[in-house]
Amino acid sequence: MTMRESDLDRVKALPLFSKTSPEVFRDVTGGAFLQRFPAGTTLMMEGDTVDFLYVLLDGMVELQGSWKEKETTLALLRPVSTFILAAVVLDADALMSARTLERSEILMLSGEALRRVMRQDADFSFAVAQELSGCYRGLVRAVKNQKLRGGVERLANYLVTQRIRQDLIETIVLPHEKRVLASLLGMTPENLSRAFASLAKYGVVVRGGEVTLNRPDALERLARPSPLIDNHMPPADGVVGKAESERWSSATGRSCGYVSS
Amino acid sequence: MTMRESDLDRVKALPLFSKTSPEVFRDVTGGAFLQRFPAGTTLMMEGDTVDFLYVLLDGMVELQGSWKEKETTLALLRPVSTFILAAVVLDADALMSARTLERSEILMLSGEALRRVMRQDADFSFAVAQELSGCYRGLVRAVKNQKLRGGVERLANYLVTQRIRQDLIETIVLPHEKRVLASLLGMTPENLSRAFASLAKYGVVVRGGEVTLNRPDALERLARPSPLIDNHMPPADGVVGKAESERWSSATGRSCGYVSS
DNA sequence: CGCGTTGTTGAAGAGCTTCAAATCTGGTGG
DNA sequence: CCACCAGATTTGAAGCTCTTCAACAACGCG
Repeated sequence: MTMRESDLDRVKALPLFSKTSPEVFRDVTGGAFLQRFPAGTTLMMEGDTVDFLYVLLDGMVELQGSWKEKETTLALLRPVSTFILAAVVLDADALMSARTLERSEILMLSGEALRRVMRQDADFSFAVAQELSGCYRGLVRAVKNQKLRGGVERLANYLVTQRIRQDLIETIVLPHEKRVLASLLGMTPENLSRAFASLAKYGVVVRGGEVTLNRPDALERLARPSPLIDNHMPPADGVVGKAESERWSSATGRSCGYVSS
Repeated sequence: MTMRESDLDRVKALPLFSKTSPEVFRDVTGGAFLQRFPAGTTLMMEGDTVDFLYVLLDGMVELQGSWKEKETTLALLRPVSTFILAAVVLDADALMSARTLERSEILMLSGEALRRVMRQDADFSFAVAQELSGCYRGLVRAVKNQKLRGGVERLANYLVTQRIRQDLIETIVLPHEKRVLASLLGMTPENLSRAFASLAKYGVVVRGGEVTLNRPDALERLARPSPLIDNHMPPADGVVGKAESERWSSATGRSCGYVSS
């Protein structure tokens, strides 16, 4: 419930808020409160009405959708990320469930306050529109990834993307359990296992959560990554500068949904 | 190039513009121009920089994505719909190609003007954010549809949705060629054909572009439509009233991408 | 150390794609 | 009006991909 000053600073640093005036920022974060959740907590179920904009400050959150006893992971979030922004803007019910994968700290901002401020402040509204645009494009990438690529190709591209995001080191570390990764990539855990095995001939060696890419060039020829599908994060998270391509955090959907790859 | 008064009225009626003041509307549509395209015209290729917000006034447009000689349909648009709003807001390049499926009339609004007005008018910015939220949610539904359902289930749900949208008549008319429908549903034309055949035991009879649903109840038990995936349009396009669930045009993605089902 | 979860592997089968060929359809020119 | 063509659709056969079920191994945690 108590909130460190540094927490608010990290929220202010989000693209969504980085350019808002101090007054507006105070208005939006006014009634906010911080909550701590253990791993495996369901924060929200599909269909629930949404009263808050969530901001993940620490830990990890999975967004998932379900139908007929089946579940699938739609996005994996790491700090600092917002989620369910679209539902908040429309004051609609959630289309995804959210649950913590680790012990997490989450800031909850009043949705009603957010909408009120949006109507008053064009710059903030514009920032929200930019954020949503980035999220939208993240999902377009996800749909293309899902419909145009087979399972092995999705995994190969995931590995290529991770390699870039982890600074081109040769042995990358999977940031989540394999069964979660499988669900994100749209396959069963068994199939992911076999997909890894079938990448052995491209120099991919798996030891637990560590994956060594001995022939990144060969893997990349198989993966055929495309800037129109894959969002290769800039290695350093420093200056993002221009929105020339688009703002990174939105682009990846780091704030709205890490979404595929 | 010349523009009927009624065309502008139809644009004004879009949720995106319905509540904007006449002055703001004039600013946004100021440098706009109307173009007519024959069927099969490529309006834009993936990766192109986007200078205009497109508004489909008449005809039909397909949005598609591609990778490695493969193509897939991401959305099918009918009048009156806007498209590539997200790219315009971010001043980014297009993630989808767009081409006309029929002779089409398309209004092109300056993206630069749109962004300028957004920064000046909080209400308009808010409307854009709402529109984008609806588009985002349309894509969330599309991803769930794609990842959670098999081909036959997607087709069954498509038919259930069409039946509702076509006023619950027993013989619905497919609004597009079957191969386009196949691509929208994420399958090959051959597979769509077989999927139709396998729905025969649920009372589905196909004659050309006409599909008769003799046992809609049985079909629906198979389809198991869900409000969290499928967007069953209100039969009458009259009063939409509340955004309680969400604005319909956004909800369906009628304006941003008709997107699956 | 024991136990439950997670990951791997094999076998069977369902689902989907590809290629090829036959059939149907709409539109064109004679 | 009819013959004809190109593209669209359907059907069959073969093969590949993916899922499911079952069993087993590996890991982490108390």
